[in-house]
Amino acid sequence: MLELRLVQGNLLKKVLEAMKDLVTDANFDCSVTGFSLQAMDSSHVALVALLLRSEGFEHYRCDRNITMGMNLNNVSKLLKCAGNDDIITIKADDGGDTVTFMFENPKQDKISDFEMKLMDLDSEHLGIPDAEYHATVRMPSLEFSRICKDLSSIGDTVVISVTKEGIKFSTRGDIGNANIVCRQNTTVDKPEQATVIQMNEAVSLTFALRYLNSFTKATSLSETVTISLSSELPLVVEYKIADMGYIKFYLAPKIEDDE
Amino acid sequence: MLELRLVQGNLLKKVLEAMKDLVTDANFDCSVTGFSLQAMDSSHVALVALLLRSEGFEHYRCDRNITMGMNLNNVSKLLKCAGNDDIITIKADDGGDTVTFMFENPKQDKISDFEMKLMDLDSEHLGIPDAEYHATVRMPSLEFSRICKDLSSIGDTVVISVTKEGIKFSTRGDIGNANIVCRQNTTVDKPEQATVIQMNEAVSLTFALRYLNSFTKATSLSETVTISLSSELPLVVEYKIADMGYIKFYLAPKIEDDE
DNA sequence: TCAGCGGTAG
DNA sequence: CTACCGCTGA
Repeated sequence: MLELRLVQGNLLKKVLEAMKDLVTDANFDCSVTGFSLQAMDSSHVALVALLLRSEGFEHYRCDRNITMGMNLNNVSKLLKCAGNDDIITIKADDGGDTVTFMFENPKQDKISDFEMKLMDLDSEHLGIPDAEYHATVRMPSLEFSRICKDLSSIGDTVVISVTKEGIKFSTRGDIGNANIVCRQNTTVDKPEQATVIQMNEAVSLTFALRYLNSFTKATSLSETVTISLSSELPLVVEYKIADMGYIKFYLAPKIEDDE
Repeated sequence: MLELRLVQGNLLKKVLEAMKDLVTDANFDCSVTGFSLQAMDSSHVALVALLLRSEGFEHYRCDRNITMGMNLNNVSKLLKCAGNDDIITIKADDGGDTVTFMFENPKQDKISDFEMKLMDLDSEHLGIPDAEYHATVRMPSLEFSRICKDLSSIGDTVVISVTKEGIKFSTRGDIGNANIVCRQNTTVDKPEQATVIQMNEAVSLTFALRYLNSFTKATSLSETVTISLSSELPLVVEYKIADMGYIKFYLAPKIEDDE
């Protein structure tokens, strides 16, 4: 028996909006720890990892570990039927092949429930090593999103370089080259507006902008984003989910074969 | 001679927006009582009935009953030329074959008039029996609209059931089943937000969501909608038009041929 | 990628 | 009430 009650239902709505373009089908895993998901995108280049810790739910009951395969597009459709300030409850029976999403509006006079068939999916649990990164940058998520969008109008790939000076995003395309540098900046009104560079070793890697733009769909989940880089390791783009966990996107660097 | 002056011209604009997707051509009937219309949709499944009582007009002159056939799409196009707070005057000569719409802006420095040829249409005046309904539900029109829209992302038809508990909307589709229950709720700040159930007998009927979604185009005419159901009778969805009358939509239930 | 609708701001 | 911007759906 599984029963998870999430007061801030719109978190779940946003999470699905953030994932559904990248991943079509995925297994959600429930344990006493929390509600989580790990999935690769269809081209097996990027990976999403979601964690919503049990403590973040108003009520969390998970009698035994359970894996629920769902089509994220369908889940997203269902969640579109939830109001932005609805309370969402997820229910499933052990051994059952369906999951039920229940939405209660704040006035408590409208209750919707949606039952969806589960899918049987191969789980591809990739042990993600908890690596030490050469560089980690925290910056306003909206700024990162804007940069990725802007650069993708010039080129397809971006070189992200971190030095003590700051983080530099460079691209080149038919119409020219572009470089955007964000310097460390901690003298701001609100800590969320800060750009903080933590660097052990300078690093410079190339990524496909297409995926980064997909990742930034999560922007509304958090005012800040954390970008971690190491040579030879996938980039990590992490959005914290208030009091509950995170959504992390991993993306393998491109091997630069020209020049 | 016909001359109707409507100060709140945007009512007429909204009325036409609400009808034009459902009905292509229709006869408008004028009598001393008021300005009315009854028409079936092109597939003869739904019916619209409009009434704007003469008292709602600033000036209402109708020397003799007159029937004016119009293409609602064309009328709607003309009305798009009226400003939202223009005063609209409708004029026609007895025995003439044209109608004139005149728009005056609030500052009274711009006057437009549009003359349109009338059409000769068979009138299909369906005596709508003033039935006693098994159940009548009044609820916020926006909520009804939202429910119909949400459910149509899951399925094509909706089962509407009324019990003492409330009104339930159910659908099923490829991705799963959905149920939305609205409980009676009169403890709200504004009476327009209340959901009021009046039931003599429990009732459960099936309708095509496509039509309901068409009806909800009238949502902006009124904050509340009244839904009346009886087994074997068409559903009625009524939007009151402030101080003037109503627009009512009738829809025959689907006969459930499976199970 | 483009168009239409809804929401927000002036 | 109008105009602009952003988001969603086709």
